[in-house]
Amino acid sequence: MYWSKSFIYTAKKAPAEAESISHKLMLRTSMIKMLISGVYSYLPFGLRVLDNINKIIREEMNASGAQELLLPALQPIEIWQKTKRDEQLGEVMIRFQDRRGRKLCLGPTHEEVITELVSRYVQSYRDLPVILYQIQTKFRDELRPRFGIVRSCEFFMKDAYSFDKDIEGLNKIYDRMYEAYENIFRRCGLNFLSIKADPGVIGGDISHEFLVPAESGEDVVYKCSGCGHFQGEQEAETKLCPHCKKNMIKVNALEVGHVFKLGTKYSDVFNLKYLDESGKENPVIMGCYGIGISRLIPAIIEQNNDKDGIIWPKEVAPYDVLVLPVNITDKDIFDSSKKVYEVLKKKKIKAILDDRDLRAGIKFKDADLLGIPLIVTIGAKFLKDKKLEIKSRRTKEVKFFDIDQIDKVIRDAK
RNA sequence: CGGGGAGUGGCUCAGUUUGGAUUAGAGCGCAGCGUUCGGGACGCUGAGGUCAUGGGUUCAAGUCCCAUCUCCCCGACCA
Repeated sequence: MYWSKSFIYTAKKAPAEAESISHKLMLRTSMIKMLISGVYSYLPFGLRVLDNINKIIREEMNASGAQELLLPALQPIEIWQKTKRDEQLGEVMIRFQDRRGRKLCLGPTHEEVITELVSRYVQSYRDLPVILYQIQTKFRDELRPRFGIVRSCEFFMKDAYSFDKDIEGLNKIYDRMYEAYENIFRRCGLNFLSIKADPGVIGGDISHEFLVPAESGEDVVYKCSGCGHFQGEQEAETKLCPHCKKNMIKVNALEVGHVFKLGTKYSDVFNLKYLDESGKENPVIMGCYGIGISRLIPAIIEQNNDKDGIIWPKEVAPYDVLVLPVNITDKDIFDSSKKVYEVLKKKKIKAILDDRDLRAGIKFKDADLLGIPLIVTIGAKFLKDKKLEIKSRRTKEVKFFDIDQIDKVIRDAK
């Protein structure tokens, strides 16, 4: 991508509406734009990050044996009345009638729809276990949307649902999902913790929350003032770190994932049963597993930034490399930059070329703001000794390489 | 929904207290020209505004009054 042709706009200042660091940086880099309170457009730069996160999620979910499907966002109220969650969710659910007078809502979550769906197919123990997931838009009429896409009324979620014969089966899947979640959050470059949580309106016996310590978080966790170890509220009774015995201090955290052991709450309502080997009828045991994908983006930014801007973790970075010609009016410099860009492109490395006719200082500032992990500066030095000058956004280290070493540099980059 | 704050070019804001001659301004950004060009240069020129909306008071309203809408923060709520 040539920057001059892209829909990337940078701003020195964030609009006054933004309070949190992540929100400010997302606005300053044209990742998102508010339409109304709690409703945002994802612009190309932001969408690239979202796509990368989705890719990680799909890889880990598929590896864990889950299959992707896509459920409707438009749902009839009746299925919600069956589980009584119609009342529980109340005003959170966005409801309306269509021209035939059908009572509909925009799905705030999908336990009802998936259970109803699966009940149409699963009949035998031979069909189990099965894990299905989707990446979809959820709609919730939040009382107070805040911090950009941290809490919004329309957001992306990955929700998975597991179906198995018995509790042992559920426990196995639950552990597997838990593991998949750890992989996902680790690959997203997050420092996270998980704690036992209240299942709330979703239901079930046991649930775990995945929390990302971040300034704009709405939950509270404890952090060791010595070694930095994190703990949930429930575990931090002693107020002393289990490792180094220093004091634990309160810090904010963002909930980015939640896994639930549902049991038969939904299968009972939708008559989701199977016949076992002996021909006996049993209820299907369910679990559900959510990741707040939209929220993951601000969570990542909250943990990966400095005074100059974002520092994308490698796997979620919208581009791997930013090629920065110091002066495009110098034909040699610009031509070399284009050549470098073409080589990167051939190697399938995601690169953006800052071909804007601007002073170098502005380009360096913008490069830091965007947070692309590697910045290749092309100037007089390159013309002289033909070595790529590669700066790590995170470590600020500058090193020189031959262009055919670029694959390795990117692989080794942090 | 309770409490607080704010709406003036794309962005940040001044002007509102005490209504009038400021012809609605500045900086940034944007467009053009020129000098610059390895960490947010500079000069000149230019475009861009129903002062959130609707009523009202007045000879006169960005400024005063009433209503409404929108946004932000705190609280309550929250998978």
